[in-house]
Amino acid sequence: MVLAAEQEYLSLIAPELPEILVRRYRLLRKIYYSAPIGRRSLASYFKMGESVLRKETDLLREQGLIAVETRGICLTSSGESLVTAITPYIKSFLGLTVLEEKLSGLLKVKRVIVVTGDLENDEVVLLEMGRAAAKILRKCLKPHMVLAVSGGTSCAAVSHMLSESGGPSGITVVPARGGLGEDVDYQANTIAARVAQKLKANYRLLHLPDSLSQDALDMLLREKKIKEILDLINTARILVHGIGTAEEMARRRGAGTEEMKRMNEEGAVGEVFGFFFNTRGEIVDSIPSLGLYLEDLGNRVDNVIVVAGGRKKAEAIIAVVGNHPRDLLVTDEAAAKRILELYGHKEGETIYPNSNGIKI
Amino acid sequence: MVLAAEQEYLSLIAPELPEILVRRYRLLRKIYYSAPIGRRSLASYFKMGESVLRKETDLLREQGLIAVETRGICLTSSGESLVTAITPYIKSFLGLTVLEEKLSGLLKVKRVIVVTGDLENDEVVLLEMGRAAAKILRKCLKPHMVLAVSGGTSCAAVSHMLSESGGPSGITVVPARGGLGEDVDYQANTIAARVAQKLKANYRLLHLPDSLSQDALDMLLREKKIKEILDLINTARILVHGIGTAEEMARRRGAGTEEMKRMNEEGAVGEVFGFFFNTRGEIVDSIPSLGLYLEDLGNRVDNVIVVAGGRKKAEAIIAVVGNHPRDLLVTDEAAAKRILELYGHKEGETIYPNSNGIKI
DNA sequence: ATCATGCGGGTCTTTTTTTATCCCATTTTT
DNA sequence: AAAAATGGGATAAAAAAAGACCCGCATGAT
Repeated sequence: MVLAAEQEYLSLIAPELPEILVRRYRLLRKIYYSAPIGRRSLASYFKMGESVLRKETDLLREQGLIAVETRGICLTSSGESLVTAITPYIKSFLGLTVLEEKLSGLLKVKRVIVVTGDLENDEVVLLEMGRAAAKILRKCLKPHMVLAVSGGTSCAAVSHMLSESGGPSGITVVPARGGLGEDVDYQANTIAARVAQKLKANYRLLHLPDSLSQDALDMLLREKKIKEILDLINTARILVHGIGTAEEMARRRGAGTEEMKRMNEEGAVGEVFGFFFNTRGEIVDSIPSLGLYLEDLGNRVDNVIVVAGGRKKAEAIIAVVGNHPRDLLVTDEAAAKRILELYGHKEGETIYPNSNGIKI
Repeated sequence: MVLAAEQEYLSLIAPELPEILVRRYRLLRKIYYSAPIGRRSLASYFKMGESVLRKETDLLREQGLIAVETRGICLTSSGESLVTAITPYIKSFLGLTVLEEKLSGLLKVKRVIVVTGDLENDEVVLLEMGRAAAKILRKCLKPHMVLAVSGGTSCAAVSHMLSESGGPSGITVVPARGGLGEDVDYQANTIAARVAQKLKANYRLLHLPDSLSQDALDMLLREKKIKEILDLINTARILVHGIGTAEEMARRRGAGTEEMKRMNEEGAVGEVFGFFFNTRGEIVDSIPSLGLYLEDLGNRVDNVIVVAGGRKKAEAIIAVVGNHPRDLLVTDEAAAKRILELYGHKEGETIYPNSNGIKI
């Protein structure tokens, strides 16, 4: 890792460096995840002119980092090793390493991983977060553990980025919540199944709809199958979950004005598998179906891995993570900086000023 | 110090970085030595357009590294600390650190210091070499030592860059050669006196002309004063000397065709206080005057510090340094690379390819 | 004290580079 | 076989850079 002093020297004498570095890094990272990809797609992805991008790709090709073929642009082997090798350096250069430490202290999370970029304008950031979380998740796994995974795009990213190399024996993957009326790709069940497949593990599914009347719920809970899986979920030792924002929640529960109003009154800003948190981290509401069973799931398990990024999620992250013992938070640069901002910190000496708002 | 791997990564992903870095560094260094200096002077010094330079200075001013005032451009305090702090980093970045080690092995010198740049197109390099040598020289000094210094621009630079902070007590500075028909600033006597002044030490001068008939010499040697100082020179424990090239020698001794021819036949390529060396390091000729007295001076003293730079001097350096035990060689990038070339080495992985031939 | 020199900084014109589109032949994918 | 997407190339418009000025002012020599 480079010393902090040297970064400052470099940025002083070559202030254009951070921008160049971030631009090229994002480009390589996108190619890494989307290869083979054409110049036009890249240009529109990064919202930059075709010729500007072409100049970049020409340069990277001359450097032997990418290969442009008729099917599209791919990383060469040296480009691939560069992009992985340079990641920690870029993080350190952008001050993300110190940012991680700061957040770890502020949020009282054992470890924070901050990924370069902004999830909201670079989809690849989500995958990168997923990869980071997947890497840590693998380390936490021990034989015969039960692993609970939540729904949402973040957890889906984790499942996608898990390598298909199997895992310890006897692992069982369960969803940490029932089905919501969403895209099947982001449902907890689907994600649990995919994680299990990647880990070559067993899995059980929870076939419960989102909104359910109390009567119907009571009836379903008498079903042995359902009871069984709920009990299994409660024995989970590892929990991976994303975080929903107030905005999402409102949209999902049907944008009923009444509902919105209640939400506002309650001060709910974040949601985790059916529980709604206010900024102080208190549960102010819940989807009734599973409340009884899963309420303190987050407190019972050994390892809680939280994956959430994007500036909008900063408040929700503080609400959920900042007030409960969590082991790992994987987030992105945009959310991390916003969280720091919300905690009233100014972006100071150690955080590189230019790294914010750089456009590729 | 930055790791070699990181330099390679940076150069791969941002190949324009080395050029920027070197350009700005040279600019700052020049200002450091020549402040206050105007834009026009700087532009003509670096042989670049005025507007190009203006953009650079504008940038450096925005970075707070320089202050442009009506009397000229100066370094700010942060610019000053940057330029000293960044020097080892630049060296490492340009591969000069590994170059030093290579040369140390090849030339069998205990330590080699390679200064960024080319003495032949950047006068500041000479000063920088002088500063490096002066720094080491100070460390070598112990009380009551005799220090012998040679003539030439390089030794003059050392004398100028010595700080005026005094030195150990009882030091005596003597010239390692007589007067040559040169500019007084570069004569050994002048330099010895200046070094003594900086060190607040004593000094003795040797008033012997360059070319002297044997008879005249014999007579002078009978002079007690002369004998005394020659004996003193022979008790020197530290020797600082530059190196003359074949070209210089010929010019100085009068470009007589006969002389030139003899030189060529002898294969003399380097000269040190009156002794001429061929590429194998053998003495092939000498200025008669002092031959008897000083022949093996270089072998008798404790520390020999050699200061010589510029591509043209590479051969002479190899001749003089490569075949005799020396403690320290201070040279520049151009000479160092040329020496490596002459030794038949290709510029390989570790030496940064672009660092050669960069123009500011 | 006065003068001449050289400074920074601004301005203007010319030249070069960059940018933004478009088109085409080819390959890949559907 | 058809459709979509690819890299490469060409061209015109736009922007930026470069170069060559001039001006008021401070400094240092006279």
